[in-house]
Amino acid sequence: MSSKRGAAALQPPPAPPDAVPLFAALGDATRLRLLGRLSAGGPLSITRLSEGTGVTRQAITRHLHALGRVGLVRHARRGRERVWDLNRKRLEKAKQYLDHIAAQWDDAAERLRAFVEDKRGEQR
Amino acid sequence: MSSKRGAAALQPPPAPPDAVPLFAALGDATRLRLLGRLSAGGPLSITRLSEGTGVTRQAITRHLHALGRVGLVRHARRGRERVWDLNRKRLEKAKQYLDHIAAQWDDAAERLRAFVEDKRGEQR
DNA sequence: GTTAAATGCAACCCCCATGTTGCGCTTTCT
DNA sequence: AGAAAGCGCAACATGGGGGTTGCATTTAAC
Repeated sequence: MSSKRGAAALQPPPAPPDAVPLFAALGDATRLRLLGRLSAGGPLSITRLSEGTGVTRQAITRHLHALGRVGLVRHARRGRERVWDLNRKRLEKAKQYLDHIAAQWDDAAERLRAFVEDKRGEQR
Repeated sequence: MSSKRGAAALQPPPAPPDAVPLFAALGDATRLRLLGRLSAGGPLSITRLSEGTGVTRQAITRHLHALGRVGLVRHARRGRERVWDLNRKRLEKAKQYLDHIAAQWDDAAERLRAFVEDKRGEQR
């Protein structure tokens, strides 16, 4: 009944809303490099993190805040400098998200076949 | 020698360049939902995919192309409509990327401690 | 006490991603 | 054949991300 087209029944799994800003934060070369440096070399000051990036310190500051907004990095005062570091807790969660989503895709891909096979019989 | 600060020795692992556009493509709510619908309901036409998104068909078309650029989806002609579907091959690769990167972070986090412990002895 | 280093803040560019509208073309449907 | 569905293309608007410069402020160094 109702299944006018059956499309309405395909509820798009509302994927964790946090995933969007997370991916967005990771979708920038400079930010990925910052994460790389941080993961390779512990807490670093802004100036230190800016070296060799080709962009201004201010720009780096912004990127750090962007990463901070999604909880991937945290900051702390150390004397006159502000040091940033990875937030491993969040990083772990992020990793789980990625795994989860990837798994979803896999599962769906599996079910997809049977589902399509079915429909094909009905519609055609 | 040279280790003026030791910072130069911390080579930022040049992370797979493909990761950036991939994350960027995933960093959008509409696109994530599109992937969700596709993974849940096989190949779908543009019009079908546009339903219930709140945006124009053209907008959806663009998003699909964006996803296509990073290889996550593919398209094909079916009569007068153009149907899109997930590219499971690429999806698998993407998943591996995510795992790989997450692993890198983990490893680095591990090594980080020892490294920092070390440095602390030298510098302080 | 001065000087220099490391930041924070704010005002400004500039480009591009996202979204829209209008129109024309092809393929179905009746 | 004629109407309608489904798209593709192109022109246009605009909001926000990414980057910069200039200046004030705090803190380490001499």
